[in-house]
Amino acid sequence: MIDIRFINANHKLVKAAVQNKNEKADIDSIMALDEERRGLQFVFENLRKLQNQASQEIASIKRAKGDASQLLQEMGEMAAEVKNLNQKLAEINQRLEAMLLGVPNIPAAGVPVGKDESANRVVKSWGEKPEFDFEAKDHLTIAEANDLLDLPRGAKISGSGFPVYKGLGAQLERALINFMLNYHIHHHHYTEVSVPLLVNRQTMIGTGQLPKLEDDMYHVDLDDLFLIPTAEVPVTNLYANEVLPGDSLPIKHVAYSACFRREAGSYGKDTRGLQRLHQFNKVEIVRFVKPEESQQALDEMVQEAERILQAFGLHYRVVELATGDLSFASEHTYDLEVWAPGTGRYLEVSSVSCFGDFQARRAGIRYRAADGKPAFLHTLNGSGLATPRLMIAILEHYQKQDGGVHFKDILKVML
RNA sequence: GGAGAGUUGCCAGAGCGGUUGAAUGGGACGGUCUCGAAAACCGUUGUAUCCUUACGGGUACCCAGGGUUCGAAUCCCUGACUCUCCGCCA
Repeated sequence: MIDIRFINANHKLVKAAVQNKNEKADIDSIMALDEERRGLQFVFENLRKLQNQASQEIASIKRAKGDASQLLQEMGEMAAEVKNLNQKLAEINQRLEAMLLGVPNIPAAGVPVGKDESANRVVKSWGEKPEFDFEAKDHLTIAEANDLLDLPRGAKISGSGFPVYKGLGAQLERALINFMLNYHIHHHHYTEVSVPLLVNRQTMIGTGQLPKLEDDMYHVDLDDLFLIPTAEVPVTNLYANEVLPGDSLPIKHVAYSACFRREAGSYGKDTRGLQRLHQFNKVEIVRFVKPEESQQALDEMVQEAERILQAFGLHYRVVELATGDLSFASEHTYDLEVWAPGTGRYLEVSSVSCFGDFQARRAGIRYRAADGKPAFLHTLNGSGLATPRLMIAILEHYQKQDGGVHFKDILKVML
């Protein structure tokens, strides 16, 4: 959430951000409504002041056993007015809040400006595309030959996009999750948390998935709960509406979770095999830091995600997202795209983002600053990593000419 | 799912519908005392927002949302959460 005072003071900047992010929040209406709100608020507070004073008077009259009926009658009329104003004010506040929740975060300075991913900037490339002295097969072909997946049966019991991993495929995926968790715990000093997969509406608003992306979320109507699209949601909201001691920062959490995405509007896009799924597994890293430390934290987290790919010797590139490709809540994001030699494409396996105080403001996550006052902290998170596309890259990278897979080499990395 | 109890400031814990933003105790911070420390004593100690250059002042907040009332931490309703008991169950 963007502070309304910041909007009032920097409306040009905010409007530019809205446009550059292809959003459509109406900043002028927000400012107009806020002005109306402030006016009403002022009137209301003055009225309340009178009312409070009169109440004191009535109290003292009654204590002196005097007659307060005159004043009581006057106050009766005022009470009606106060009530009326209060209702109006509540209604405006609600509308303003709703509009404010629709204002995206502002891209960080230096983020490439552009309307879509074509303006993204490749900032780094690591490793080389592997050379095979045979025709490289894609992961689906490899999976079939080795009985690693059973996608048709997944589709039967749930629908397409709900994969069934089988045999060595299932074991490999489980091992990857465990490997990545341990890596971040032991090498990068994250504290593991295991969190709920269903969260309430407020939690989804806190990290910025709602109200914008409700159609992309699986929802349990009866309980008004949402299946998480990423562990970012429960983990970031762990500290919602808290004031954390300054010396507890930075807080670093790693979590494994299943992730659920409806992927509305992306039917038929990149659907082959494990490329795009409704359910997948992911290890997520999340940090809560002081504002002055978030820039460095972002760089570190990108490197932490990179090390997983480096461990497997997979060629990848780091892409700095342009404004139009940034998520609603993000102000600065780097994607890791791993090379899948059989598929012949770079696949996004990680997205590392700094949210500034945008999420902290929405979720009410604060820390006790050096001056003793509560202040909003900064949140960051990154995939470290998502398993399906990592599986794709690994299977295609470690394939053998005879259609098999160098499982022993993969295992060696994880030991 | 059923029955009951509870939710107050950093913590514990009072609170009659009116002078309660909230007793009291603890903690923390500052001071006196001391060579220093402890003890004792004194003082300070919530958040948000508005007005004000400042000093200072206003408003709101006692789980959340409604209601009653001139006035609600205090009464009523709904919801969330915690605890106890019963039922069911991995």
